[in-house]
Amino acid sequence: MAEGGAGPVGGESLLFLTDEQLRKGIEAMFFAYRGFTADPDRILERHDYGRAHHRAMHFIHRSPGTTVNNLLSILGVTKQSLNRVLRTLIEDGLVASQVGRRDKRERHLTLTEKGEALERELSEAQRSRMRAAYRAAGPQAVAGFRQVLEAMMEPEMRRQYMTLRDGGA
Amino acid sequence: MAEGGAGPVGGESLLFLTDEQLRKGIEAMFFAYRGFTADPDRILERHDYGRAHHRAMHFIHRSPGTTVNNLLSILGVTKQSLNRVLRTLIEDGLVASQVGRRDKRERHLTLTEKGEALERELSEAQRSRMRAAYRAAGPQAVAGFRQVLEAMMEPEMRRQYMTLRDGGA
DNA sequence: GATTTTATGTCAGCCTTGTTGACTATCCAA
DNA sequence: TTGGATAGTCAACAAGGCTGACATAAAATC
Repeated sequence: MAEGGAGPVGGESLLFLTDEQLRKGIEAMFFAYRGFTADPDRILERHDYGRAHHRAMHFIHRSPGTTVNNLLSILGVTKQSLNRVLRTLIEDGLVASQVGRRDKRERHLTLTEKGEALERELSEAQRSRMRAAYRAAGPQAVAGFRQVLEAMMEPEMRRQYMTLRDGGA
Repeated sequence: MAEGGAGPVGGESLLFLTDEQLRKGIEAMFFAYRGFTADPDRILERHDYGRAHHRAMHFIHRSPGTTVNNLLSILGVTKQSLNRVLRTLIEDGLVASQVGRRDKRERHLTLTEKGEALERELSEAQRSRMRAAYRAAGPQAVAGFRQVLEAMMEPEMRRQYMTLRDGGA
């Protein structure tokens, strides 16, 4: 803790760990997250949905047939909260809920064609911004970006993320 | 758009721009942001405050004497929303509001000693996680992390961020 | 077969934090 | 001095978190 404004140490600078640098990282997260959600927010507003609907659709799209409980643990909200969102999505015909065959207590959630269409619109907007940022920063920066984000997650969430991450590719 | 699962192009791989990679980046942002806010959230709960209070305190700490309007443009909320938060912070003696000398319409905001104490507690928790993530990822990754985040911001917010960023150091 | 646990859904009610609209106080410029 | 712009406040409403209580069906256990 005593490397005031010191220079390189042991061949590698520790300057990136100063409180000042950390504070900049914190603010970067804050402002970037705003940008990250800005485009979907605009689209959602037109459809009278909120971020909660987006998150639900994202993960249903990602893991079709997932159960309510699965979704709960990924989203980290209460079932009452999720249920409200899910109910409107089902009523509006964006999400289909099917009673499980093996375990009839479970409901398996999938996006309908209409749901897929909106999900595509939302995620394309988000990917588009991410693509621009990635392109501007370059592959090396992207690798670093992902490394830091992964290290910042709660262990439980990192598990979730890794499962999704590696399941996909 | 036609580099299916292709290899390096023009000496530099474009694999990091596939939809799959972008989707991973999106989810990394989602999960990481949760981690990012987890520690302050726990502390805030004990004090009966929310994230809005944290954000206000952060930027008041950062720019002591700032006006309500300044804060508004940084936080990107309506003044009514901010006002409510500010009112409780002032009532609770965490923030001091001083009528401007030159322009008496303005209120200049500063943290009281009590406010500084809470801000320190909150930001230390957040820095601590950030520090761990930075340390785990290393300086190169941190540079990339910041580059991508900066590229992801809305231009207006990037301006704000840059001003703060460069004003501080 | 009876009991307990699990998965889901629903109602009621609360809180935080967004929103818009109306209002006051002050400054500045015609 | 008056009228428009600017800074801030107050009131009321909505979205989406939360807890708690309760219902139902199905699975698992005794």
